[in-house]
Amino acid sequence: MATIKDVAKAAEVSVATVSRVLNKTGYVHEDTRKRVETAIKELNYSPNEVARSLYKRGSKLIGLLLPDITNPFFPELARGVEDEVQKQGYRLLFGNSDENIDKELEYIHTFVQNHVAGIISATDQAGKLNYQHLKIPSVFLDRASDGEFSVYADGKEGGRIAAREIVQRGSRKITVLKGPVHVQPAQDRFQGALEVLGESNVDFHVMTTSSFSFQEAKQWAEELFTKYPEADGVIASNDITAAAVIHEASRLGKMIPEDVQIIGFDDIPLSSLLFPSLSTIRQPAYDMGREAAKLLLSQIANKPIESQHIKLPVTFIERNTTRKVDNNG
Amino acid sequence: MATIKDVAKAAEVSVATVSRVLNKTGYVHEDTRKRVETAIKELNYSPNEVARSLYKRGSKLIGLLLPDITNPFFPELARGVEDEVQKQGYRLLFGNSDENIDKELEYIHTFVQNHVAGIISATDQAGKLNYQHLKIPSVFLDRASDGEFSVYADGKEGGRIAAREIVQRGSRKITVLKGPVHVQPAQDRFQGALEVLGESNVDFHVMTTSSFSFQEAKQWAEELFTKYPEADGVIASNDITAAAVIHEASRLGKMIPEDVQIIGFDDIPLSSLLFPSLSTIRQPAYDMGREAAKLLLSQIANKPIESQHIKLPVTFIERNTTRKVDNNG
DNA sequence: ATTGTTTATGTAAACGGTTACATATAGTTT
DNA sequence: AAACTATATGTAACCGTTTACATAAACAAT
Repeated sequence: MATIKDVAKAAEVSVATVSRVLNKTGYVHEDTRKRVETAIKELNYSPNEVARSLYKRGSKLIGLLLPDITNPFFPELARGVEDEVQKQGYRLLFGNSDENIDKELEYIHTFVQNHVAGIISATDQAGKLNYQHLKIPSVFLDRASDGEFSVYADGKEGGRIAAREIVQRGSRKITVLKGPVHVQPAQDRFQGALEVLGESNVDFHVMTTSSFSFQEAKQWAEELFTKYPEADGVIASNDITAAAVIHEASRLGKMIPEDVQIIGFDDIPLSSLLFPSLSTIRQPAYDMGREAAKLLLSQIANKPIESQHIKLPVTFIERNTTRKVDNNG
Repeated sequence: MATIKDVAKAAEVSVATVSRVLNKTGYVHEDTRKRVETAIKELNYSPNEVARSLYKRGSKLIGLLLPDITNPFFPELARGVEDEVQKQGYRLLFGNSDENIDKELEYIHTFVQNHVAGIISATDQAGKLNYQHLKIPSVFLDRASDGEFSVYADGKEGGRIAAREIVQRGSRKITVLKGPVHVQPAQDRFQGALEVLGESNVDFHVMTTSSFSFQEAKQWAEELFTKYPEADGVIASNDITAAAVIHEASRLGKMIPEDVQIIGFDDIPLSSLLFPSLSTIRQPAYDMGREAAKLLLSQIANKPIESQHIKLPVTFIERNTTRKVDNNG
């Protein structure tokens, strides 16, 4: 690999001059610039980011910490982040925390040691480890966080919408899946649904599901229909769980949506390929990722920031696990 | 952030001594070591990776390049890579190439500029841009690559298995979905299936699907059943496509597996939650990721390497989109 | 007592960039 | 002609580590 010294020698100038043409700073004569540029091309030189980061005390890297990329909600988020960050010349240092505080700390540490320019984190430990004293710009994704920058979807409203829609479409014995207690967005949805259901004239049950894993989703679906065989509506905590519920209901020979209506949450890409295709509350995952990246990059560039918090709207995607409602209704 | 100098001052030694205790190299008196260690703790010091990388000309970073993390096959791969790499003290610099050569080059460039210790790439451009002249240890994932290190699943055999199973279970008019031509593993599967189908006494058609996108999957599924309404067996190019086929078949009122059998490829986590749950050829994605990481890390550590190529076996996961075959059959 | 080895520590040069500062020439003003 | 300014370039310090080399004390061997 050629270094700036090699270029300087080839162009018969000092390294300072080369650095000047590289960064377009200070004065440099047109002729010299050309000589330098030629040398750069000839040597196929490109500056060493590590050296640059060392002097500048800051790199072109962004740390991205997700709970688990294997959960289908996160790839879209990650992609949103990547696309925006990449567009602005930054790259991603990526890790999964598994919602485990030690792993999270380990990654934060890595981020610091590698001089990342900023951090985007979608973890629940947020409060506990105080990103603020890190003095590194950060934004929290998929989690509202009071004193800090954050981008999230309106989970509570999502829960309300889900409840309203399912009630309006005729379910009277509804089971709502609560989702893991430590996952804030899941709790928001749950609260929203509860709020509406409480005000409605319907029976409902709550079932807690302690994780978002594929394995367990199946078991919960089974449990659901043994415990509440007469349920005619299910508000799932996310689309994976909803998929499991569709699966189990179909296995039991229930007609969807005639016998049971099901509403999911997230709108992961596969939702529309399920059969029946899943009606769900959509979180704009990709956009959330992008917005988070934009917000972070604005901070880094010291651009003016309109708001520390970006709450993205959530929408009801009507597909075929809910009944149609006539337009006059 | 405290630097090594601060520690040296606090412990009343030179930076060299601090560095010695940090790296456990050379001689250092027991008492001095203790003083240094105390100073490190007091100042909450931890070495700057950037400076270290600069001197060492190599970081603790691994570049990971995937086509698109949004395709459900890749998160598992990525996770396998991450877990292994992380275990051995390395971190991930991550990017999506979209199978686009410019993006790929851009990322390779980033990797080089950031002194990554190694690269894991799951792209098809491999040959074209010659990772070898990079002089950075690399392994190719999900792609066989002749002169280079690679980890992949036995796609051809997978195709054979799929064909054998579907024929054995009674399908006589089979449609095989070909998958994008530029995706090598998809072609391997296709070839394998073709090989067996050619030798069998069955009718079959080939339909090309030019991408793995969710959107288009649906359209192809529709096209499939309008073009070949009498098909009683479908070998899909991957599980997403298979999901779309299940969806469409169900929509048309076909019984699965009685009227049509469907076999997918990959065994993405959601496959078992589809209804009917999907019979598929499983690629051990997570293990592939881990193996790739192990292979790379062995190279980096100059450990002896048994083989440049690791071909992982593929297995038939029998679920409910294929008929049962009696054990005496 | 002299020499050689082992242990312990420090000094300074690297790694590859950026930039403050010094210097020099050319072109403008007065 | 003197003084000032704009342009052009170089020198060297710095970012925070690691390590080759130098130095010195302690101890052992002759």
